[in-house]
Amino acid sequence: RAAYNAAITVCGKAGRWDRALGLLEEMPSYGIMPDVVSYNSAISACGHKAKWDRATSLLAELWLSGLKPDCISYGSAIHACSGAGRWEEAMSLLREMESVGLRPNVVTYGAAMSALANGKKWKLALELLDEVCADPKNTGSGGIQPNAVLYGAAIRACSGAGQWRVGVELLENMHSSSGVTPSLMCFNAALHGMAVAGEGKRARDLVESMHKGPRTMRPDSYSYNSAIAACGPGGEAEEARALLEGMRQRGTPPDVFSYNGVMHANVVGGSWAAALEILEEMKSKGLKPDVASYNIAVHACAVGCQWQMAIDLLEDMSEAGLTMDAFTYAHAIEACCNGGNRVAAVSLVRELRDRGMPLR
RNA sequence: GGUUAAGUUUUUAGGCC
Repeated sequence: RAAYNAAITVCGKAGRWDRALGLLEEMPSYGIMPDVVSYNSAISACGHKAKWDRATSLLAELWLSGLKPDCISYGSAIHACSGAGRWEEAMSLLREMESVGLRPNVVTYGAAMSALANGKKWKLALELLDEVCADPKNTGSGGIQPNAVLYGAAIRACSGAGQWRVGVELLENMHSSSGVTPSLMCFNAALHGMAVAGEGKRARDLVESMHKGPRTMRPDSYSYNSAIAACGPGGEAEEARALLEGMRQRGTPPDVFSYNGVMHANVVGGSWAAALEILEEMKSKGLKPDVASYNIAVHACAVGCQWQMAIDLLEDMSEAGLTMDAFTYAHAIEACCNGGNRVAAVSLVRELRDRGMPLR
């Protein structure tokens, strides 16, 4: 049985949830009855691919087979719902646990919080956080201590919902209110919120404060890239560039995301020609521009009415083995229209339709 | 005793409000 359980886990981690379920089903025919771990491993396998319906039906099967699900069974199923964006189902599983006498632990709450974050349900996330924080006082020894994962997910819920101020408030108060030291991911979740809101100045200040602070925290590439992204909507090209150079100097090499962010800030700021130079710069640094890089560059061409350059970039893309997506077409068509090349625009529209892609 | 569960995709058009 241990071998079966291990095999189910391996299939799950490899993304083969179907194989994992197959193994679970064939166990009885070999005279091996699945135990809770077998089911949990299978539920987890579904979770890796966000197969929430399979996960929940396995949970029901677990009950029917006379076994008793535990925190891990529910936690795995909640995680599956979370990945599928089914926050309602995740929350009802959490409540179901309570009604069948299981006490959710901090990991279970973390999975549920993640579901709320994915659904951008910031108010519900705050309520859930309050529920966990209130717990030790109400129940004494069996209480749950909130941790940085829980806070990180709660901050992410606020950030995704455009409530960056609320997220920052959580970040600033978590230590004093719950004794939890903010982790790098908590900072990054807050920075993400500033990127969503285009709060470039705030994001730059927060990155700076991470270096200084009473307890210092090294920003990583996610931190810098979010701050660079925050400079995008305001077209703060110089500031974005300064962040890119700053990360390099501090030993975090800029990556494709960093360059893409700086390019985008340049386009928004009206410096379309500078954006095109940055594409060359990233190549010269040994980085491989991705589809988004080219999309931003082609968008720069549209802003600058450079239809010929746009066509050349499409050529470069296919030479680099990259496939044009809907954004690429939209920007390229716009570049041709703005540049006055109707013929090229029409042929791109036709190509788009031939590929079965929607023409918004 | 062992095997199973949670947080940072960060970059690109338009539309809607």
